[in-house]
Amino acid sequence: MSTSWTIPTVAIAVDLAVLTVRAERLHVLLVNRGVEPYRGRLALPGGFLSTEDEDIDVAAERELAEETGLDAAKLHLEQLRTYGAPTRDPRMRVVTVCYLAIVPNLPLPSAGGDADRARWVPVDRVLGRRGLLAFDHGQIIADAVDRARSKLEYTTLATAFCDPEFTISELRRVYEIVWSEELDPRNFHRKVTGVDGFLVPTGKRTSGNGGRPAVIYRRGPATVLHPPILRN
Amino acid sequence: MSTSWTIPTVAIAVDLAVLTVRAERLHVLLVNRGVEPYRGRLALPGGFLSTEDEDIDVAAERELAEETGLDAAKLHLEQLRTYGAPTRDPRMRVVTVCYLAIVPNLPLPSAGGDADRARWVPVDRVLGRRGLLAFDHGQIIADAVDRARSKLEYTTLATAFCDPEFTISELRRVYEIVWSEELDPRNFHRKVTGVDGFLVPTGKRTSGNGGRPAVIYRRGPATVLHPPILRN
DNA sequence: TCCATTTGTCGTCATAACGACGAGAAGTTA
DNA sequence: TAACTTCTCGTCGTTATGACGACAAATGGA
Repeated sequence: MSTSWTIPTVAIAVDLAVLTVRAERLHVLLVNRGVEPYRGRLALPGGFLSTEDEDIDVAAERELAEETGLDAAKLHLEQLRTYGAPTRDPRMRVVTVCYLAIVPNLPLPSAGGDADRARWVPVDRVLGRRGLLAFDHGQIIADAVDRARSKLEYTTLATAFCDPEFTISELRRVYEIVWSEELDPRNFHRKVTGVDGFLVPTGKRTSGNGGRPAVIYRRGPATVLHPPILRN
Repeated sequence: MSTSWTIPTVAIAVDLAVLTVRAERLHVLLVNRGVEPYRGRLALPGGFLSTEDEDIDVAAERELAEETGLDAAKLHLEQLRTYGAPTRDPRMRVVTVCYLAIVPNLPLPSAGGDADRARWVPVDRVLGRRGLLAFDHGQIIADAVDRARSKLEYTTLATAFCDPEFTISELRRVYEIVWSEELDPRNFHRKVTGVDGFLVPTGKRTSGNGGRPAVIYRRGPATVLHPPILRN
């Protein structure tokens, strides 16, 4: 290597795959791109580091707040993986560190900023469709959904899709919708109540939904499921 | 945001956590740093992108070959995660994309290049010890070991620690060493032979090891374990 | 040669987890 | 009040699991 070689630097972006369950379907949060490249297409919320010194986790939280109005402290946020194909952005070399966020079915606080452009799109409407999404965001969403599906098996991630207080039925609907698979309510009830620290009863019950009132639970301290709840 | 803002660029590094089982212990491949910062400490093999256009997966394979002489086509290599704390490198802002590699107990082809500095170090000798490793490489190794441990449960990753042909006992030793947990040989035998596509018998048997000869297997086409082999 | 030792493989048994399903509890709606 | 919905508990047969016995098939020493 010659003495004139210098360390190459590239632009770092942070992209967010924010998932939620609403209207009986799994949705991902997307924005309409207002600028080239891929102007007019749907894209994941995200952006470049604001300064050279910004932590990437902090950048993810900042983009989440700027583009969606969501507060990272109140939801599940984890790094998904990094995408660095040299041609993924036609303008320049961009390496993007992607994050997976899971949120309950909140009304999007669409106040100000770029947040107005953000909207929920059913995952099955964007997967396997070319020409709809910008960059390699279709692949990123597929990876995010895979990660979420598999983490439902071994972790308590499903509660991140729920409000702070929820019933076992609501939790079961999360599993059913994310997995696209029907689960027996009775067996599911037995399983989740059998895992130590998964669910904590609040003492309250639902009312007014028709049918027998359900016990209302809160998330417990457990993060992993022993035994796991496996798919078929 | 003012009009004078420009997209910040940072240096991208690629680091490798290469794991193997040898001498009844889990080892990680480390190099002695010859330059500041952290001169003289142990570090993961890795380096910066060679050019602004280099794919990060390609960079990982290149560093693997340069620093260890190993061929990426012949081993398991997957992205682990990306570390981007602004102060992790005192020289400048460096974001490092880390990879996890799993190799059988090969003699390191120490021919030429920087490879001579690479050597195997038992994982339990570096974890939980401050001042031994450069940068945040202790954390990275811990994450890599965690990933490997958990993937043994749900995937056929354990075969990546083995030679192309291996016995069930050798496979079991991989599980026991990586998990630091003894497994019943008979139950383990039943489990792994019960998973479709995990092991393919070669028709050959061992000899000369004392004790009854073992059937020799090859990896099968399966990549996930159904049902999983869970830890306690 | 014979026997102890080592290692691999198959089988047994009690327990735990699981899928399928019955049935009653406790509400709402017609 | 009757019909319906939803939640919860329980049963039953099947399967997976952990603990362990027993034998097979090699080696090595007396």
